[in-house]
Amino acid sequence: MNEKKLPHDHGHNNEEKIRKHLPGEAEIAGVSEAMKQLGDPSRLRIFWLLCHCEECVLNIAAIVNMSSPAVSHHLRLLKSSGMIVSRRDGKEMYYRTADTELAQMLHHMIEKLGSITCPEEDA
Amino acid sequence: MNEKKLPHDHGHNNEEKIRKHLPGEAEIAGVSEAMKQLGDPSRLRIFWLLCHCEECVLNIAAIVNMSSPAVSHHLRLLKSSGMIVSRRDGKEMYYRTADTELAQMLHHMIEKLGSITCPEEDA
DNA sequence: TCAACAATTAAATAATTGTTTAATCAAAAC
DNA sequence: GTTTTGATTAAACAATTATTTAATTGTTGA
Repeated sequence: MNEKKLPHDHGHNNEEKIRKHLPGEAEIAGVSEAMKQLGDPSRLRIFWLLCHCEECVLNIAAIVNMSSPAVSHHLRLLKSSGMIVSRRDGKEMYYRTADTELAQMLHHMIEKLGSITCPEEDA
Repeated sequence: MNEKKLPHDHGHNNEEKIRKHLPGEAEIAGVSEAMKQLGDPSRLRIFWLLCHCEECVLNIAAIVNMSSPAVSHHLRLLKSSGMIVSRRDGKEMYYRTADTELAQMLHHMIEKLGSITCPEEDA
């Protein structure tokens, strides 16, 4: 990250290890972007829901108990992060998770995290 | 989430599926909390770093190119989320990732997400 | 074409949160 | 004990972001 030496030199030279393992800006940005999306409870609930079924906006709003503009806002963010996709059928827009490695991985991760942070739930 | 019927009834009855799979408040809160921590690029970079070495605050600050108060702030958040632990040695406070299932899982997840969102990096 | 419904967008507000600067706390060296 | 160094805390500020309300777009059916 920085070419200069570190302020402190504690025996074990971590510097090489650090340089090797530290990810670049793009990698940091990509990962934190994905995380940020699911860091919002409303968005996480919506994404989790869409992992298990395809639904229209009004139904999603009813299920998560939010206004449709608010839901629409979150859907837009999730979509531009490539986590969900949409399809129009008549007046309704149906949303579901994207069929990508990213979305699948996030889903799997969420389920696992859920059972770790909340072991009492059936999981 | 809501006991009432959904506004729209599209053939496939998702309602049962939904009720079964939808996580409770506690589960949502736990997962989104963990995600939110790593949704901030600075915090992600620090956590990632601490997955590979134990370091003191000044060195962390130098590596990620931030002020020590800012780093300290993020360390406090990561610590109270149970992702990292600290140890004092003389004047220095050393931080490293916690030896828990949560921390290990997040580390693994980050590495994998990194290679998905940023395939060109060696990974 | 007009009315009704679903969804999105815009503007405004409220709330959260990351960073800075200055001050304080803790431990070691002199 | 005083000074120096590392780390944390507090207050202030800046910036981002989620939600609400109102207006608008798109699609269907009368």
